[in-house]
Amino acid sequence: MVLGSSHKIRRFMFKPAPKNVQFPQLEEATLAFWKENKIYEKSLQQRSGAPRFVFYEGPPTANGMPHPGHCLTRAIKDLFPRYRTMRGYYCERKAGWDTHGLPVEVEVCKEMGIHSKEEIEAFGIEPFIHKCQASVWRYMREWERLTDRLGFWIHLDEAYVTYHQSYVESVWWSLKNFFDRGLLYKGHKIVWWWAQGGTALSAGEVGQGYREVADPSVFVRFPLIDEPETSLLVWTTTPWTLPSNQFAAVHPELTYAKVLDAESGERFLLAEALVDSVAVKAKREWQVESTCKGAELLGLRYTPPFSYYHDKLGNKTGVLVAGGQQHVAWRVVAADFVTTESGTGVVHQAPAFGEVDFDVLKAEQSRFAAGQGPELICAVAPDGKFTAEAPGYEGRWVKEADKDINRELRERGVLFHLEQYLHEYPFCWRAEEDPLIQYPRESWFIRTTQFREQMLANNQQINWLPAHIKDGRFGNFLEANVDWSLSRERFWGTPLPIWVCEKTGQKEAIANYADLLAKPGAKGMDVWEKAKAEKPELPDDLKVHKPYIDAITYDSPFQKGARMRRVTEVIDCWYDSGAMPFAQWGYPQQGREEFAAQFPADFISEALDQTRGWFYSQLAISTMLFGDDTTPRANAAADTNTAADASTSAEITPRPFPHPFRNCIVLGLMMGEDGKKMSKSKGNYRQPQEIFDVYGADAMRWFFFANQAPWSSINYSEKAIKESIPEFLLRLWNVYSFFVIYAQIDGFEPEKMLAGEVGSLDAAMLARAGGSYRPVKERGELDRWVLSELHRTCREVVAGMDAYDNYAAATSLTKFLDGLSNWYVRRSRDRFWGGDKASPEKTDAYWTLYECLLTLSKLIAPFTPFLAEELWRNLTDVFDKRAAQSVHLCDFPEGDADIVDETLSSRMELLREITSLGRSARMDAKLKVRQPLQKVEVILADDQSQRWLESHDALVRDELNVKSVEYTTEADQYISFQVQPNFKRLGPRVGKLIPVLKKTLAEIDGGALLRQLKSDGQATIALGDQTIVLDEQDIQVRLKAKPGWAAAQGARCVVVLSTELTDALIGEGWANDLIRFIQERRKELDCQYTDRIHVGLKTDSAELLAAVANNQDRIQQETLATELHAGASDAGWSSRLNASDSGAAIAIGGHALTLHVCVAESGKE
RNA sequence: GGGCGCAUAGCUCAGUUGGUUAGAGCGCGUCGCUGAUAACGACGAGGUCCGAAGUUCGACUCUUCGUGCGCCCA
Repeated sequence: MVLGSSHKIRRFMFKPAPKNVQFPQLEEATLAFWKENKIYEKSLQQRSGAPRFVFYEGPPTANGMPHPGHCLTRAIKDLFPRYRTMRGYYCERKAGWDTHGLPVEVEVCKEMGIHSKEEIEAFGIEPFIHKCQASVWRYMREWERLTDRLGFWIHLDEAYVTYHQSYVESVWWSLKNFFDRGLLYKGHKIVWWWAQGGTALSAGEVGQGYREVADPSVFVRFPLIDEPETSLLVWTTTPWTLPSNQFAAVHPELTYAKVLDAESGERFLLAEALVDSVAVKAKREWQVESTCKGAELLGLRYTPPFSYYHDKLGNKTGVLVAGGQQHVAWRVVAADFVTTESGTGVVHQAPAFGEVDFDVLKAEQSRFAAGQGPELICAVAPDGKFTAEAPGYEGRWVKEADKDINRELRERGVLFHLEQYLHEYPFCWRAEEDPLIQYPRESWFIRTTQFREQMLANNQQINWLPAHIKDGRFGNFLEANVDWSLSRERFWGTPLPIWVCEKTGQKEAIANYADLLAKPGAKGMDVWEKAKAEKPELPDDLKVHKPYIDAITYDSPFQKGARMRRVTEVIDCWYDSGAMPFAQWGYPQQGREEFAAQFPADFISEALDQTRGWFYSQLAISTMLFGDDTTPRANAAADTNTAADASTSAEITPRPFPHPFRNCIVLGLMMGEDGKKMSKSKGNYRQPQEIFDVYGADAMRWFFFANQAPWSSINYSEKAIKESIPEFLLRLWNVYSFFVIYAQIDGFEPEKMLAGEVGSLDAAMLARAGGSYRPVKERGELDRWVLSELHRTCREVVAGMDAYDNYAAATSLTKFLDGLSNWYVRRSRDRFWGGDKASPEKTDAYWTLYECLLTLSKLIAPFTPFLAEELWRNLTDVFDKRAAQSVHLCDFPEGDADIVDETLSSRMELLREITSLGRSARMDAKLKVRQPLQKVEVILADDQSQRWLESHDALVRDELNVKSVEYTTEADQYISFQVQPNFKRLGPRVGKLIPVLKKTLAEIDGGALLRQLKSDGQATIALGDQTIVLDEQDIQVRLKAKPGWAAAQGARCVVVLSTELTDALIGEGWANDLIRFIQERRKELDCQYTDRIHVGLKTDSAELLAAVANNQDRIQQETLATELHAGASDAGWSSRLNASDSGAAIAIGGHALTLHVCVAESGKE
């Protein structure tokens, strides 16, 4: 092909694509474009009134720097709303910030260099919460910048904030509702307690402080009341809990033994499995006298090691719910957690000092009529010292008293055995020497257990992705639901809105600040007013926080002259975030319309660690508040202490499940480069901003969306982000760039063939074009093929995205881009390059590629919004203002099923397979593609597509550089047929005979069997003493190339090369080599595409000279050589070629030659 | 200790209701192309599908038991 003068570039219509595209810069420009033109706002306006797609933002806390894990969450949260907006939904995106909680307090404490609650109180709660409020926003700028740069479209300036008064009041309203329905109660909770510091520690803090220590391991006698010479043998590592003993627990299913101690004559009861090991430990001779199940021991009464409580209460009995009476404590009870892994299988229960022990107590309490059961006993004060209830040890620090307790027990003959025991035990992370103890604290609870069934029912209606969350992690969590421990003895949080009568202890809940101020005799507001006067910059929202809210008291409605004071606690900040479905609007005080329109959410997403966090808090609150309109509401059993108030129920209408969210993508956790948890100190990740600067946000987004299902845990990999550029973004950019280059050359001007508004330029709009536009059905096969693939891709992407499967959608996009770039563009190059500008082949190619690129820019818009925008704007710039201003204002392409041609698709796949096999065969035979071959033969497994393939053999000839292509199905010389049973069909039919059948089929003449099947429709095979009748569907045939041929086999065909080379073919190959060398020289000489050259070559090889002579025209044409001199000497022409060029010594086909190239004339036209 | 996941090529990951040649991308190797050109393409090598037992005519896929890793709850 020669560059003709007609291909001059006249002017730019499409903006030329920069060669060294820098995505980060393009993205910055796109961000500016969005901002300047308010594209996000327009995308919403455009859909106003449309059906809603409701999205909830799970509020991040801006109290730490964002890291790549947050990028994933925010990217996913952007993807689906963007997609749905393009699909025609109205999707509001309100940002939110989680601002309360211990992490904030800890951050402030760190800054101030203090630790304990006492230190905070000494510093002053008021200045402390001022600091907390200020600290919340420490990294907000970073978060906002990240959000913006990542392309996460969300309304940051209308964000909900959990400490704002309106938000707090929504939370109060919901809590008042629960309180009035009797769902809020005060109870005990066993916590890990730092006695010296007087505070409970969170699970995370406790986890940090474990270390190995030696504690006493004691075996103690609990003599049975009715059989004093027989004792339960009980084991504990915390002797200091023995004074508070209430029960002994056994597992009802385990076998227990009564043993006789030979030495002392006394008897012990313990788990049979542990008899030997305990006897050895204590160096005793034991004889098992009898055994029984643990269940048979239940109810046996014993004398506890200490009489402090037993003296008073040992004989107390209570009325059982099931009828009858029982002693309230100091008897054997059943517990499933008892094991025989250590100890004796009889477990000492001190409910004050262990969570499971406490559960046992609660279970026991529930067996008795109200007020009749056991009360919690606790001989230890919050400072970790024994109280007056244990007179022998009063004032002693419990851990320190262990030794003396052991001594006393030994002296009294209660101790059976004592040893040291090494185990992991938690210490305070702030004071390393202080061991933690489990200790009961009063806490407010929400009766979530009462809603367990409803929560499970609600959960069943939620579409969890991945699905196993529903009945797995989340479902199990709900099954094991315990009442929500709501209160926190801290400072920076939503205050628990309960006021208590100082005289009667009766309580009531307050729904909002105005109601509080309206209470009779309300006073204390001056504390806030004074603070505000002194510091006018204080946000008004602080007035609903500690300490100001605590100052407000009012007259008790329960007793004249008494005052109502707020309880001291704040609430768990998970409750704040769980309340966001209504609290984000300040509902019900404000935002009733918004709430009505935006509940429940269609889509939320957070990482797996939120299962028990935000996912649960939302579901629990929503289930309790809005229930299910198909099941009766739970009875509001009002507490005797409660002044019930029905007013809060007015705003509540039961809703059908699921709510408050329908679909939830649970993202996998992101690990650092080293597979470990990402942490700043380990430095196993880079700041997101750096990634954006180097690779761009699209690269990161594509890495997230296209590399794995979102729920599989991701090993964050900068390399993988980098690689997503050439794999997808750059590849698309190159196709686009190719299009632009040629569209300029040929003056493809779609804007002149389409009048009026063109909007999203979808397929239907393009079809309205005049001029060179031809309907798809009239275009060539390759065009129809790629459009078929395009429309199929649209349908796949839509199906994937509708199912929240971004990975499948992205995979589909990648596959299409590969076909577009590596087959359509490659096979269409000739059309783009050559020929008549107005020829339909050429204009079809433009219209086709144009549609592909336009559609692709829309398809990728939710995934890589920046690149999509760049493509769209450049492709539609020619329409001036007639096309959509932004790709994000377009309708998402759904694909036209009529354009999808499965037959063509399958045939093209076969064609591509044939060329691939041909290349593979050439490779094996070491025949490079530049060497022309006479012929290939293609043997097809079936002849269905043969005629179609035959009509495309020009393509195969071109791809494989052969003179002719022949198709056949009968080619026994080249191939053999391998016949296998169709396992899926025959498996159920012949069962165990399958292996025999497989062997038989492998051994018979496959060709003959096939012919018989084809002619008779069936064949009979003998298997031992049975015969089976097979039809064509019952077998699967594989072609196998026979050895000795240059052949390659695939699933549907075998390609055989003719390897015979004639002199003419060899000569042609040499000419191809020569052309390549000359082209390389052109490049070295820095030739313009259109420069003409002179070529001289000198060789002693007569064969080579003959080959050059035979192919001279072609060589000259391809290399734009106006002269070509070849000979055994350079006489007559060397001087005319550049004298300074001594020529390049090269070899072709083993023949040495010297090549001279010089520029004859510049190609300027 | 319990629950839930994960384990497939050197790396990152797919793998449809169990069906007999387990895929992709990157990386690597070989080659090609040289008018998308600081690009691009083709071909190839590379796997006891974590281990063991079981169910089945047949297991990467189902069951059980292990091992390792992660998260959550104790």
